[in-house]
Amino acid sequence: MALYAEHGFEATTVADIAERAGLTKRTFFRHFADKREVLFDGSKDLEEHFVAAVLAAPEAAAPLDAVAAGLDATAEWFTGRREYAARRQRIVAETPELQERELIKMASLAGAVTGALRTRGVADPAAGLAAEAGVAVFRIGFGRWVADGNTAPMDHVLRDALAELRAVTAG
Amino acid sequence: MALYAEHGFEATTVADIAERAGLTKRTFFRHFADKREVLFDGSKDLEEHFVAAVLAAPEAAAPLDAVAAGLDATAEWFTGRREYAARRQRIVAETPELQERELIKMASLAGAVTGALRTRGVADPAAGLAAEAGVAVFRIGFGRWVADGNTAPMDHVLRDALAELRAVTAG
DNA sequence: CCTCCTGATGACACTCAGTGACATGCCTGC
DNA sequence: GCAGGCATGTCACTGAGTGTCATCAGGAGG
Repeated sequence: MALYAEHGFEATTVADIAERAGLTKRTFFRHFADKREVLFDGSKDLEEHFVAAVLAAPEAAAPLDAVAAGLDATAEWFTGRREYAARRQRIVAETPELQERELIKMASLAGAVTGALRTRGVADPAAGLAAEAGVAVFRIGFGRWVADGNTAPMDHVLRDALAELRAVTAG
Repeated sequence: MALYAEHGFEATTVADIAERAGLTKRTFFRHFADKREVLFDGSKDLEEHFVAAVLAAPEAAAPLDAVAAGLDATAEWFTGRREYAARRQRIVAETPELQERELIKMASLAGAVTGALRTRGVADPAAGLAAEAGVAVFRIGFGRWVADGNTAPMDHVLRDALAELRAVTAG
């Protein structure tokens, strides 16, 4: 990530990274499927936490309340990682290739959350829509959380964003 | 697209495409930024129609109603293209690389719609959330529209999905 | 009719991501 | 100590994507 931050993602070759790490290009590709994946190491873990929290929500909770529980779990997951997340975000934000990868991770998250909601007995397409909406809240909230000047903790930011979503879709 | 459908996206080289088209690889890349972009030729046009409809919605319309107008416009745009859209969708669905590209086009659409809503005087983050939710409705509705067995027209499918979203976020 | 200019294409060489195949060395369990 | 696995290195290769220069067709103007 140091190299990506210094020279930009595109200008950094896999050979550069491998050399910095004291490895071979070939070995790099044994650890990461491709050059982008380096920056998405934690996404599987995050997804699992989100899903677990959705599944663990009270049985009586409405779909979007279960999603809210998942959002709380992501906020907890990111505790103490704000600076790292912000630096990483800056790199992703300036590289379309990385944005694509970020988006497919978000889509994977949405798919996993959809599955969790179905497990809770939520029907289609409500499950998918609640999950997509929840991930939209996450994405927008995350952006505000890592933005310069923000001091609010992530759970507050996410709760605000969710309330905003409820308001805008009301009626 | 014939080649993609026949041999799969990954197994089709740009040289293959160029040969079929009676061109050179180099010329191919003068028309398309990359191998994926071939399948996303119309996305800019779709985006413009969506945005125009959002902007043209009655001034009194609520944010999500303006988005609904945009969704109607996309339904109209797809009129007569269902078979093409379905074939294309099949190719995209089986190729992660293409899904990534699809997602960034959706994100671009969401961004454009967000801008349109802001122009209408919708504040942040409501504009972004309404746009993201609207695009989620589009994506899920589109999937149902091109699915085997569906006979309902696209505007109906989209309206249903939007109603579903409203129901699931209510309260 | 000739010329000049422009825009599209071809030809060619190059970088770099990513993969397959095989060799090597290290560590572990027997 | 040894056999068998596992991580790494080496090498060669394919294919995407780019930069550069040459070629060619067509239109504007003399």
